[in-house]
Amino acid sequence: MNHGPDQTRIQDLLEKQGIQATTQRMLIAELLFARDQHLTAEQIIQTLAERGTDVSKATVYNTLNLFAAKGLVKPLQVDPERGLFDSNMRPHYHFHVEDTGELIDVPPGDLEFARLPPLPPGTESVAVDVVIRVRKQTS
Amino acid sequence: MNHGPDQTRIQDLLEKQGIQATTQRMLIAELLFARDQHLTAEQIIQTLAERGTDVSKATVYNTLNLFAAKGLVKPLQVDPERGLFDSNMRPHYHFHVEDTGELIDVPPGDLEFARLPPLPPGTESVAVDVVIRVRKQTS
DNA sequence: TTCCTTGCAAAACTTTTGCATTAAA
DNA sequence: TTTAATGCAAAAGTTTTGCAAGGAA
Repeated sequence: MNHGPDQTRIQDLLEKQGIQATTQRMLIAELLFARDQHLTAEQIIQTLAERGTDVSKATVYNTLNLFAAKGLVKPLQVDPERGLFDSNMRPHYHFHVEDTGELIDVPPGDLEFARLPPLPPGTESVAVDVVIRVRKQTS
Repeated sequence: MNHGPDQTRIQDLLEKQGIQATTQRMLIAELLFARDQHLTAEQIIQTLAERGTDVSKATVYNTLNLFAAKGLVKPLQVDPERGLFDSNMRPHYHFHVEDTGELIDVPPGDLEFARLPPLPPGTESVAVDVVIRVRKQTS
């Protein structure tokens, strides 16, 4: 097996989080981190199958949950039908096109808050999620 | 059956949207619109059962989807486990307490944008959803 | 060898659907 | 009496789990 620069970089990424870099985890990570994107578990299963590198459903879910717990991907609850995993961990926001289900990143700096509310007592902030829901313009 | 002021007001609300005010729809609407709140389908089914006014699962889901289509409630995708229906249709945002799953309204005026991004070409805005994810403070 | 990961099938959930029954206009 | 809503059970879809087999340290 030829270990190109991508494989090495991704292997380091996993091991830096204490994640054992198994074959299946590498395949999933290579797919996810090829670029900033939002993927469903099903899309990952299917894409890997098309490449002839099948990974089982259970392992894909296990791996995505592990990556999420280690801060490598961010689970998104945007589409009511299914969960998405975002490979872009930099703070950013989303457009959701209701007609198509498409999810688009808001360009960095294009959204800013003038004021954020005080947090409920005894809590600390984890993240601020913004989804701008849009639809295709009517005529 | 004693039709108090609540029943009459809610019946008007439904009929104003062209919704036939059946017994089951009235029960669900009375529960939802008693106050601003976020309820799961299961909570509605269970609460009505405890009151001795059972409504079937299918009817609860049908009714919630109908109310949502008519703009009486807003479906929320915040909790990964299940969908929520918000009886507060005024524009507002949410805190989500990750440890407990609790959803809290952000007081009106406590959150403002300094800048919103241009929308993707050919789309129009439907809504802007903000969820501030928080967790119970450590130590 | 010992521990961890994988894969399969089945389970667990939430939400939807088909269709016969019942209620509303 | 005609149309629309309800309820049940089953189906559909996503995600999780139990456990035996396989792979990594």
